[in-house]
Amino acid sequence: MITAERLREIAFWSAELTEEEIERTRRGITEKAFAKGAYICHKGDKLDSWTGVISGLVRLGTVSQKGKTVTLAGMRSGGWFGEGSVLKKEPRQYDLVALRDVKLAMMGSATFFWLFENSVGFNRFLVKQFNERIGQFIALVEFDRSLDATGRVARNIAWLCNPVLVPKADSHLDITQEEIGLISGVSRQAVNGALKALEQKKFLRVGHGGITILDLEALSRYED
DNA sequence: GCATTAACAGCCG
DNA sequence: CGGCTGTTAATGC
Repeated sequence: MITAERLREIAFWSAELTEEEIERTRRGITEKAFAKGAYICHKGDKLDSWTGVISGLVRLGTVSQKGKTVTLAGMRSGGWFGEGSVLKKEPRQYDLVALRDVKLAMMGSATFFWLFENSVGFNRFLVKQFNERIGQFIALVEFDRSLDATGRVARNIAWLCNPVLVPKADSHLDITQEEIGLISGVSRQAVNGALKALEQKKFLRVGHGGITILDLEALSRYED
């Protein structure tokens, strides 16, 4: 259980809830920590919680039959995910790995369903989030085959900073080039080259152990 | 050939 | 000093 104060800090969508809903919600959330490299859950596990990233970085991915690692998305602090699996009451389709030390907020499915049945504000948020994700998946299908390494890096960085999914997103991202590689499905060296190209175009600035987004719009539209 | 992996020296914090 | 970055050399597709 967490305080109402804490809920405000870690869950931006709680701004859309009534006092009663906030009270109910804070009682249904617990915090949990995972060390760098730890699996939060494996594909096929039943993880019965809607999950928010409080701090750190999570990789959402899977392993193909041939043993190759496939990354579907990265989640940074402020992002909430897993509503699909909770709603459908089905096992997770992906592995969840902590790319660095991570703190998560876990909302039990009973609370999630109560909000789903009773809260107008919560549903408004859910629809917005689903809508945003659909847009991203359409873009993924449309462009993935044709994008080079720079394009994939640009898209994945933009995805991490999506203002609808992570409203508080600061323009500075604490992330190493290796982590960008893990999330984008590109080697660290290729990330290095991609970042330089993107910096040249003034879309972002490269720093030590982090980057600063200068033009999120351009990154999300980058095509080649 | 190209891109990814491996290895390593330099650098920032 | 430890972790991150930027090269270069080796290796695999």
